[in-house]
Order: sequence, then C-alpha cells, then structure tokens
Amino acid sequence: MSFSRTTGRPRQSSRAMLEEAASELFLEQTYAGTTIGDITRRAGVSRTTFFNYFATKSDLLWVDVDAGLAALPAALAQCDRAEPVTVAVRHALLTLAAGFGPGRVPWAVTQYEVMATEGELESSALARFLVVTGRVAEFVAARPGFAADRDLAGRAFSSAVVAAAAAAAAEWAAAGVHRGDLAPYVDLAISPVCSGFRPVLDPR
Amino acid sequence: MSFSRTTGRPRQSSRAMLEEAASELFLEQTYAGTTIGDITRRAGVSRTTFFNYFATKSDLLWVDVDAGLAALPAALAQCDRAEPVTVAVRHALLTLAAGFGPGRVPWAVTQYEVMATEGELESSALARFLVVTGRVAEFVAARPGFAADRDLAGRAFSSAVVAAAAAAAAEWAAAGVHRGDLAPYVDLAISPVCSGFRPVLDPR
DNA sequence: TGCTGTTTCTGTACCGAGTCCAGAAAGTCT
DNA sequence: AGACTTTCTGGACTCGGTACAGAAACAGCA
Repeated sequence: MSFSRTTGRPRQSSRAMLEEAASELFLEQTYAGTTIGDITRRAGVSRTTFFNYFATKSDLLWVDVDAGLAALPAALAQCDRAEPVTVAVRHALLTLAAGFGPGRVPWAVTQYEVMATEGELESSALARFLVVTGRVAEFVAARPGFAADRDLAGRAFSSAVVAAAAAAAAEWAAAGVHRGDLAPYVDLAISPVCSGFRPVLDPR
Repeated sequence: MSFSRTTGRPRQSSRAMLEEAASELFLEQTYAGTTIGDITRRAGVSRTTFFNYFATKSDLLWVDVDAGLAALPAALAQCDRAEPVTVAVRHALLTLAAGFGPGRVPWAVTQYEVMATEGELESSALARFLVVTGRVAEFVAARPGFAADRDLAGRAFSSAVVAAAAAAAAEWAAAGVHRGDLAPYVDLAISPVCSGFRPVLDPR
C-alpha cells in the first residue's frame, strides 16, 4: 500500500493518459487497427513505457470490466456466513452486476461488435473468467462445513455460475443501444445454476 | 466432401507428419520452448507449409481434444426428441466424455502441468469452449416447443453446462497419472446444472 | 554545491507468431 | 507439348512482447 512515492523520478505518464489515447484511436481505427506504437505516439511517450502500465494490449479492452470485477472479493466477504453458499454467491454476483448499466459500457463490449469473427477478444476473455471462477471457488471451498470430498462439485458450481453470468453479459452486450441494466440478465441466468447446486453443496 | 484430389501437385506433407514432429519436440523442449520453425525443420518442410495445415501453433495442443469434440453434433443429433432438453444434452456430453480415458490424454493436458502459470493455454481454450457452447445452444434453441423468449435461459444453460464439463475435465487432468475415465467426473459436474435448468427449459 | 540512491523513461536490439506473395515444383488432363 | 491446378518454398514484412543499458528527474544528505 505505497501511496505517492517521495523518491525517484516523478511519473510523467499514467494509465489514464494511455487509456484516453487508446480510446480515441479505437474509435477512429478500431482496436485491431491500432498498434501499441500508435497509442504511445499519441500519448507522447515511448513504446516501452506502455508496458510499465499494461502487461498486454488487450488489457485496454478490459479496463472497465476489470474495475468492476475488482469489487468481487469485497462482495463475497460481506456475505452472511449463515446463508447457503449458493445464495451467497448469487448475491455477490448480482452486486457486481449492479455496477454495470447503460452508462458504463466497456470497450470489450463495443469492440466485440466491430471485431465479430475476430478471436482477439477470446484470448483475453478467458483470463478474466478464470480469475473470477477461481475467487468464487476459493470462497466456496472456504465455507464452514464444506467437505473436501465435494471439491469437484464446488469447482463445477463456480465455473457454471460464472459462465452463466458471462453468457448473460454477452446477451446484454448484444442487446445494443437498448440494453438497460445488467443485473436482471445475470439474475435470470444464474438462478437455475444456484438452485441446481443447492442440494449438492448445502449441508442442510 | 472432396476425396483425394486427382489434379494438382500431390501433397508431400500431412497434418500427421507435423503432429508427430511436434509431439517429439514438445517432450524434449516443452510446448513453449519449441518454435514453429523447429517443428517444420524436423518434419522436413518449410515454415510456410505449416500454416497450410494448422491455423495456429496452439492448434497442436488441441488436436486430440478437437477430434473428440468433433463427435458432438452426432451425439446431439441422435438424441430422443421426446426427452427433455436438459437430459438430452447431458447424455450427449457424457457420450463425448466416454471418448476420453487414461489411454488418451491430449497435449493440452500434459503441457498444462508443465506450463502451469503460463497463460498460453488460456487463449486457445476459450475458442473451443465457445464452439461447443454454440453447438449446444443451437441444439437447445432448435428443440420443438422452445419459446424464443427463453433465449437467455437457453444460452445460460449451454454456457453453464459446458463450463461445468470443462471444470470436470480440468480436475480430471489435474488428477495426474491416477486419473481414470473422464465420464464420471463430467457426470458429477453437470448433473446439478441440468436439474437446475430443467424447470426453466422444459415445458412440462 | 555535489554525491548517492531511487525511480521513471527511452532507444535499441531482439524473438516468435502470423500474413502476404511471387514463383517454382509436380502432378493431371487435352 | 502445352494448359491448368494444386502444393510447396523462400523471403520480406508487421506486430506484440521481452531484455537491457543508460539517460533523466527527483529527494536527501554531506
């Protein structure tokens, strides 16, 4: 938790600068059509510094999504420990989904429409999926009274529920300009998963 | 459905040649440690011809998986049309899983253990997931009596059930040398998903 | 004022995946 | 002998990502 460094050369650039330059270029040329060099040139920094702020070009597509997803641990942590696991996870995911509305549409969504067939997105998408799934699986496994012999069931539930949520997000994204809030989509998609796993995962 | 071409220069290479060369090198140097040039050099062809047979280096990791997955349309097609969708899909996936046993372990699995943290696999994995999910979703939507207003539920089910199956496959892969058949893993993982979606998707 | 340590920034060189393309090679069919 | 068709080859190229050495810009301290 280091705040602003007092020593060393002060930063002349920032994630925000690069994100902004990238946003402009994505609108003009699409994601696939702009190179990292284009972005840094517009931002007025060297190509190398880009990698001081982002590990990957595709990270730019997911900045908004990642920001929303960052709230997951907190949402999981503040769940009632008495609740069944499945409903706890459902609540956490719905809280997360509530962060996304018509006003906040990530690049990954808009560029999805443009890229269509391109598999550019796919590669980076699974990385997010796995992170989220992993967090949920940890949460499930850490629940009091969770038997180790149900490990597979726990992981299956985590994967299934996150995949359902992702499917909902995709549908929401595909809804175009008329999409409203994300939460109802997610609720409809994940509820059956939760109810299906409830007898398996919840001891009573 | 063109059989053997009668015209043009006959092929001097084949997918099998490249797969074999690649297999050897993966054992010696791991996947990440071998370049496409290494593979084609050993196979005795030029680097360019590689791309006549594979679109991507990572395709090599999935040859066995893809071969198994190719049976999905057939497995879905021969389902009893009277069955509820959810149990039909469950049967189809179990048939598919039956194709994988201890004797047939894809590269994607073995190299997974080696690569561990590396995200090499991730990128190519989602492509497969999406294909399978898409097929299942089509099947669900094409069922007689499937109302269009349940579109989201259908897609959510497809994603969730395939994700659960994938989680089972991952667990199976992680079981190492002692892994037996894949099917029981998959059954345990997808059954709750199917039972959860049954009241939503099946009209009666 | 200068020295030291720390951090950011830059330039360059490098690697490997994937694309493009012009042309050679090796057949079959008139 | 062409003409046609397909595979194969080699080279040049783009782009994402890595490695690294050194410059730039500060703070603190002598």
